[in-house]
Order: sequence, then structure tokens, then C-alpha cells
Amino acid sequence: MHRESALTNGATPRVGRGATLDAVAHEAGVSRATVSRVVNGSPKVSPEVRRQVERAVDRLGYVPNLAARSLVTRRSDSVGVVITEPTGRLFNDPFFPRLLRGISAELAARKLQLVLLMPETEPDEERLERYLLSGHVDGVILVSLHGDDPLPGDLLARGIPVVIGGRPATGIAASYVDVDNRDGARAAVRHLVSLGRRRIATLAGPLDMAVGSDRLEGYRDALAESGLPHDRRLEAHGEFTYESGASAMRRVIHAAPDVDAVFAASDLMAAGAMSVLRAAGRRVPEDVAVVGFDDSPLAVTTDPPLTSVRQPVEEMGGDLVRLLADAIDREIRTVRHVLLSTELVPRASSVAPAQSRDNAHGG
Amino acid sequence: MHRESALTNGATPRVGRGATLDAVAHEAGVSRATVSRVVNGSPKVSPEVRRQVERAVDRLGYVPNLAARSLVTRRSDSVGVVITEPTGRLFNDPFFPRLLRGISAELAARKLQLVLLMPETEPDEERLERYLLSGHVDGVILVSLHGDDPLPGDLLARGIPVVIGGRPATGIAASYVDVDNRDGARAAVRHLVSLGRRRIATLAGPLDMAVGSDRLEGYRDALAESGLPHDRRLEAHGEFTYESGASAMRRVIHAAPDVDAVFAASDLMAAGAMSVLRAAGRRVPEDVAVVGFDDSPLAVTTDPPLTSVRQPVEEMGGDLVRLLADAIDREIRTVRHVLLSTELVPRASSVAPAQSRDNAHGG
DNA sequence: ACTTGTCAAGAGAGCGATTTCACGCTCGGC
DNA sequence: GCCGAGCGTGAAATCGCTCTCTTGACAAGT
Repeated sequence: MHRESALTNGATPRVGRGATLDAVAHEAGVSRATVSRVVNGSPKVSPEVRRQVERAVDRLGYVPNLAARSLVTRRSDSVGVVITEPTGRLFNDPFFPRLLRGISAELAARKLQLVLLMPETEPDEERLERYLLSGHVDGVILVSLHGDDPLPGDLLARGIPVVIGGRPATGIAASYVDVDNRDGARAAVRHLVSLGRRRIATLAGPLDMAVGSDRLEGYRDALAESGLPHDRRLEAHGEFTYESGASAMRRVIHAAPDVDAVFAASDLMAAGAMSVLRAAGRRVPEDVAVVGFDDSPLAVTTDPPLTSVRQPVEEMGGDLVRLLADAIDREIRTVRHVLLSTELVPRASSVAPAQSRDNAHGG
Repeated sequence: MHRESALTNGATPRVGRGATLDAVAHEAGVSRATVSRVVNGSPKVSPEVRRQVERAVDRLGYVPNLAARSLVTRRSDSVGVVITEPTGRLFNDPFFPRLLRGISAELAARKLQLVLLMPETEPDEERLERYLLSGHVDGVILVSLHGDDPLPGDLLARGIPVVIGGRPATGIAASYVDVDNRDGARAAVRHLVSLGRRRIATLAGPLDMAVGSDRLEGYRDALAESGLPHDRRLEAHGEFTYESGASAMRRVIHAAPDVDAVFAASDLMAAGAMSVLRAAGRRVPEDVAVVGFDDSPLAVTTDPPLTSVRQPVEEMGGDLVRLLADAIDREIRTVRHVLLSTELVPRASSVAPAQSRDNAHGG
């Protein structure tokens, strides 16, 4: 009836600076080599010996020393995730938490560790490069890369596997995973067209980032395929932020007062646009329908809630890891690209005038 | 002669599987020990030799192998950051990006690496604990801890330094850094009182989290010190989310129709509340003033913009690292607590009726 | 002139794992 | 009844670095 603690049985677990392979070998009466085999699941160990060793491992609370292992295997079993984002999206959008979550989950499934690197200063960047180049990680995931960053090239040159989240602006010969921004934008604009809108404006993001130019291309695609004229006055540029969305909207209203729909390159821009529209006395969606991009939490809290394009961010994280793991494990050096499809999430900001007027209150 | 040919052929850096200490030693014509001293900045090296070695290091592109170093120093120079957050704040608030940024910056300044761990499943948690217990990190930062998590206790028992972000619900003998939520709430409610509001409601967060109960306490403090009666009908509970803020607001309006101000425990709840108020025909801030908490980006995009309480999240990250580093470097095992003060950011959602009516349009 | 002190530099012993290779042992085939 | 084959196990060689201890050179003290 007394509690049978594993501890009382003369089995004081060696806490503190852990037991070594050697200690376990002694305890189990075998050689280090055998213990190593058991720990690493080699099939070449007889069942009895295996059980012996496993008991000894438990008894001593043995956990392998990664440093020692990595010294000989030349593997660190960890991958670096580099996020170089000054501010921007980082704080206004749960993009990074979601991405990290996706990455982390897939990494965990493969028993890899995630080393997060967020360089901020110049010296940081230098140390970062040294760190990564020195093979202390088995591979690197690069997120939100600056156009001319030499990092991926340097890493690749040293034979360190690299994958990039988001299509890099310049043509680096590295694998990447990207959201199909162009197609997402196309779908958003098609949606507006299908609602009967004809004077559709876009508030585009920075064109030096793929995500910015892709969304603009998608907008143009959809207009073209719908036979709508391409009108420069309906295109304004900004920075993905609330304020820049607002000011872009002001410019559009001024240049093209007959605008009846807006496709914004981010939810934040869309929110800024809506506030400007309201101030200008335009009703959303009756007078002007609005669609954003990202499907951030913001989209649900605006008034009216914002139609937006959802990106599979977690999935992107998972794919990044899969690509990288292939490169590491199977030494696949082929450059591969993954394009993830988006999903339009319709909300009240883009309901057709007819619907919002008649249907909403049960016509 | 032969021996040198590979090396002296000048500038060819040994790319690929890096140069070793030994290689550098050869190149510079000194012993490994000397190279090690140079690399680690020991003062006991003559200037000429130092220069020699530094040149060799450059030439070979030498970077120390962390695994080998860590094997002998028993230091990994990395700290684990454990985030156990199912969903909640994680995706609706840039809390984690900001925190990670704060942590990362301070870590970088101390040349420590950040190993991010986000366990999601049960097996994840087990592996996590093994990983941390086995001394592969020098210390651990725990964020958004569940009330009854055994992890901090286990780690502490093994002598691994632990610091916690956010005051843990149960009384764990670990250092923590927290935002002074109670004081922040107090300030928010005082602000409402100073605006002449008398029927101030609160939409509280979950009480099983310190952050939830602290903010409620602060609310009560402020009412008490202002001599306002404590009225249960003015207290509704929710979950920090938009929807729960909305439904809590509905309950308050029903139970206390004369409510003239609301202090919500999060911006998200405040946003939910505002939409309900609007639907109920109450104007914000004229009829009901609203204050949120967190000063999330959301606060700027609501209509009207939301008065909120700003938390020094980056600073919190920095303090976490400082506390942890003290524990690691100086072996300080004293339990310490840091409480960071908040700042009220007034916006249009809480302007006094007099001001918003008379002043705004120039009385 | 001989000892003593100082300080730069080298030699070598680990750190804790993996892994190759060699070694007995047991079997089945002839 | 002898001989590889097959298989489990151990011995020992690394992996790349740190760090103590020792050595050697040179200057100064007596």
C-alpha cells in the first residue's frame, strides 16, 4: 500500500549535470557502444540487452548530450528561421505567429529544433551570417527577404540548404514557398466584377516586393479578362499600412470620383480606405464595395466586416519545412517552388448594393 | 612543401565543411591553444601573433564549431523560449512578435541564441521537457503559462534557470516579469471617472489568468477610490475575444441600461462592445465612453479610435532576458519580480461628451 | 652570474557521443 | 566434424574545442 516510487528503490535518478553514456553502460553492464545503439534504436541489439539498457537509462534519467552527438554526426538537428522585418507587417498582422506555428509544428514532427533569428542591427546581421555559415544549423528558412540581401546566395554557396518564404524579388536560385498572391487578387477583383462593379480601384502595395506587385498584376488580370478598361486613375500606391491606405484612397476619390469598388492590397489599407470613404460620405458597401487581403483579425472587427483573401499561412510554414527537410535529408539540391492557393472570404463590405439593401432586411 | 601547397595557395577559403582550429593553427604557424585564445579574445597573446592568427582565420573563413565548444564549456549559449498558447491572444494581437523582438534583441546583445519552442500536442510537451531538462539550453523563458503546468517546477528542481513572462497563476517560486495590469486598469478607469462618467462597466477577462483578474481588481480599485458604488450589474465576464466582448456588452446594457462608460479588458473586447453599442443606438463616446487594453493596432482602426492602455511588451522581453542572464551568468538563484508600468493612450472613444460636442466643433 | 619572476606559447588531456572494425559465438551445410 | 556466415558486442578512434599545466625566453633582482 505504500507508494512504489521509482525513487525509493535505490534508484536515485542522477539529476543535475546529467548521466553520461558511460554511466549508463556501467549501470547496465555493457559497453558504451551498445548503449548508443539502444538509444538510437539500432536493430542490432538483442532484446534482453536492450531491456537492460533501457532500464538503466530510466534509472539514471539519461538524456543524450546533443553537443557531443552533433560533434560527431555533423548534424545539429536544428534549423534557423531568419526573420528580417523592420516593422511593417510584423506588428499589424498575425502573420508571423501563424507562420512560426506552422513551421514549429512540422519541425516538431521531424524532431528538429527551431532557432529563431531576428537581426535588427548591422552587427546583428554579421553575427547572423557567421552563425549560419558555420554549420550550426542544418538548414535555413528565410522569411520576408529584402530584395538585395546577399544572405541566401552566401548560404547556398557554402552548401547550406535554404528555403525562402515568399517569392524573393530578385532571381535567387533557391526554393521558395509563396502564396499565390496574383491569383488571390484576381479572385478578389472578379468577385467585385461579379457584383456589378465597373469602376474598381486598387490600393497597391510597394512594388519592390513580389507580394506588392503580384497583387497589382492580379488586379490588372481580372480587369482585362472582364473587358474593363485599364485606368491609371484607379491605381494608387501605398505601403500596406492603415495611413497609406487612407491617403491612397483619398487620391483615388479625387482622381476618379465615380469609383464604385476598391481592392486593397492589405486589410490594413482597406481599413484606412473605409474610414476615408466614410468621411467622404460614401457608404460601404452600397456606394463603394471594399475588399482587402490577408484576412487578418482586423477584417472581422471593421464596420462593416471586411471581405478579404485568406492565405494559408500555417500551411506555408509546413511546406517550408518539408522543402528544407528534403534538401537536408535527401540532399536534394533541386530548386523547387510551391505556390499556395488563397480563398476569398466574403463579408459585408462587398455585398452588392441590391443585396445589402433588399435582402439584408428581408425584401 | 607538399603539405603547404593546399594552404598557402592563398586566398582559397575552405568553404564547405569548415576549417577547424587545427587548420588555422597550421596556417598561422602556431598551436591550437593560441588560436583558441585569439578567437576567444584572451589578453595573453602578443599583438603580432594575434594579427597572424586573425589573418589566418580570415583566409580560411574559420568559424568555431559550437558543438565542440559547448561540449567542453558545458554552455550552449542559447536559451529556450517556450510559448504554450493554444490560440487566444496569439493571433489577434501582435503581442508575441513584439515580445520575441524584445527577447531577441537583448539576447543578441549578449550573444545568446534563441531556441523557440511551441509545443502543441502531448508528445510535443514530453519531448520539450526532455529537451530542456537535458541541459541543451542554458536557461528557459516561459510565456503564457497554464495555471497548473508542472514544467517550471521540474526545470527549477533540476537547477535550470527559469523566468516567466506574465505572473503565473499559481505560486511558483520562479522569477517573473509582468505588466502592471492592475495599475493600468486603475488608470483607465480613473480616466473615465475624470471624464465625469459615473456608471462605468467593465468587461472582464477570464479570472483564472492573472491578467484577467488583475485588470478586474484595478477596475474595482478605481471605483472604490472614487467613491463610486460597486455594482455587480456593471461587471460582465468574457474571454478577451471580440465575440465575448460583444456578448458581455449586451448583458451589461440589459442589466444596467444607464451605463455611460465601459472599460474592456482587451481591445478586442472593446471593439466587440462598440459594435453592440452602435447597434443599440448608443453613440461612442457621447453616450458611452469606451476604453480598451493592450493598445493593439486594432485600437487605431476602430471607429472611433479606441482609448487604450499600452504595455511595454518589448521591454518585458528585454527584462526577461536580463533576469535570466543574471541567473545563468552570476548563478543568482534569488526569485525576483519585475512589474512594468503601463501608459494610457487617450483616443476619441473616450472623449468627454462636453469636449466632443462643444470643443470639437469649436464652441 | 645565478636565481627568480613574468608572460607568451605549446602539449595534451579530456568533454560525451558515434561508428568502424575486429572479435567471439552459434549454426547449418557439406 | 570443419568452415564460413551471421550476428551481437566491445575496443578504440575520432569529432573540434577548451583549458590546465608545462615549457621556454627574456628581464630584473641579489
